[in-house]
Amino acid sequence: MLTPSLSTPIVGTKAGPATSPVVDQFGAMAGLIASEFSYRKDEEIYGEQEPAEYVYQVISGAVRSYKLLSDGRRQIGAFHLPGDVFGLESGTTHRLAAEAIIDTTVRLVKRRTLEQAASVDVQVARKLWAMTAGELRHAEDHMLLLGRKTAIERVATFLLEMDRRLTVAGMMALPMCRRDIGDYLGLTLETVSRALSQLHSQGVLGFSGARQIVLRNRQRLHNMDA
Amino acid sequence: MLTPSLSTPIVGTKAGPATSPVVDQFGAMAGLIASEFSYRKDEEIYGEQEPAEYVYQVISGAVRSYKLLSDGRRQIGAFHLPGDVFGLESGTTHRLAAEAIIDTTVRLVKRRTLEQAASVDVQVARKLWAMTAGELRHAEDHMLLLGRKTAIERVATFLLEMDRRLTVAGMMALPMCRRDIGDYLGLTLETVSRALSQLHSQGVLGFSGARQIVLRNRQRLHNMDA
DNA sequence: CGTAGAATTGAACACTCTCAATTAGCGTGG
DNA sequence: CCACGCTAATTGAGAGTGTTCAATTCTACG
Repeated sequence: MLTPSLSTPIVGTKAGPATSPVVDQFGAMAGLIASEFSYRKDEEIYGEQEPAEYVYQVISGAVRSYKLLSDGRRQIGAFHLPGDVFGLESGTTHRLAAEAIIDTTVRLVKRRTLEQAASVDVQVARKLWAMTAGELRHAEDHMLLLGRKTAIERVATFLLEMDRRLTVAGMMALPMCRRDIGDYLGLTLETVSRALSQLHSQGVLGFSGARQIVLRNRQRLHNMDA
Repeated sequence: MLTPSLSTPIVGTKAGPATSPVVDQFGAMAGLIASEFSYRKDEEIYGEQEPAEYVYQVISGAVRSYKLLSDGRRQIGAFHLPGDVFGLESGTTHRLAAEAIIDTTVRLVKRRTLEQAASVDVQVARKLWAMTAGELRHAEDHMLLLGRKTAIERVATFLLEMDRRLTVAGMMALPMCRRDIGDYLGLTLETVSRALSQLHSQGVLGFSGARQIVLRNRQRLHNMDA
């Protein structure tokens, strides 16, 4: 197991193994409901408005969830990294599309299966609510960023978020390109690049290749993120 | 009762009266749990990060939910109009502040009461999840607007949203000022005003006072909203 | 009616975008 | 292992959309 979070079931209400009815249930049904699937770089996992048949958990790789305007403008709403659950819907359709950013393996569970578990176990229902609420919190924070932060503030916020989510041994290995970052932050790829260069020249961060970043001054970033 | 939606309980799983256990439960507990409260224009209902003790439903008036940056920049995440539920949290604290836009009366229920109802009735739990999912859908749509739409597209989208939510007899009576609209759309109040003037001069809408708007060409607005 | 806040409008500016050219990085194949 | 080639990233210059600051007009209400 590559990361600790991968041992987490898609819906688990307790950390320990086999102590919760929920975990038992998944354990018992594991052969039936949980399977793995892999997608290649840039492959679509599901489209916007597609029926939400499955709920996904990233095992390895990275995923972008996004919406498009008719002329191709794109807004990425979230990046999903190992351990993250995505594609969870309360209704029957996906409201954002999802694509693999790099080669990605996911665990997947039928939505109906979770719904049924939630209908008999209020703890499962509570967990599904909490997961959607967590997505809502992220979206609310991101609305503030998109509506009111400057370019440098957006990039600072992005770096701190990625630092928290994927820094290992002091190094952050970004799976996504500058265009993805721009479409996440409501900027162009050039503006993202310029902001990163500026932070580099200020000594706030260091590069080892364009996507390998070391944060050298998190406090300065926190101050910039407004 | 001024609007039909006001007869809706804060959490109801069925439309009919006294047929659902949930409705019965609220009926039986009504005297204890549901009360009304009024706020004057610009009065705070709760602050960001405050404990989420109550869930609210607008009876009359209008409410803005927002986040602030340290220097005062504001992003309004949603407007709450009669019938709308707001302040519902899966966790224990409010993530946005809420203020009355105009004199407003709300119905309120203790969050703990809803939590307990949800812990024994999976239908209530399902409804709470669906309400949070509805907020998430709105936030996802709004991220696309904030990150990728032009000023005129944002205003067009806003007008169509408000048209859907509060047009009565062909007339839309906006409760909020231009600054509120700007802080909702990620624009300045001047840019909102200019966009409205432009739409007015194009004959897309008519004014009777700055906040009384009649849409004269919804199709053109739909085309503009990208 | 008179007044104060709200809204409109104008002009200049600034931040970000667009378009373009160059450089860097990385996977592939020799 | 190195060279090649392609994509990604950087950097520059100029343009544009939206902001800022300011003045005027409107309009709700007392």
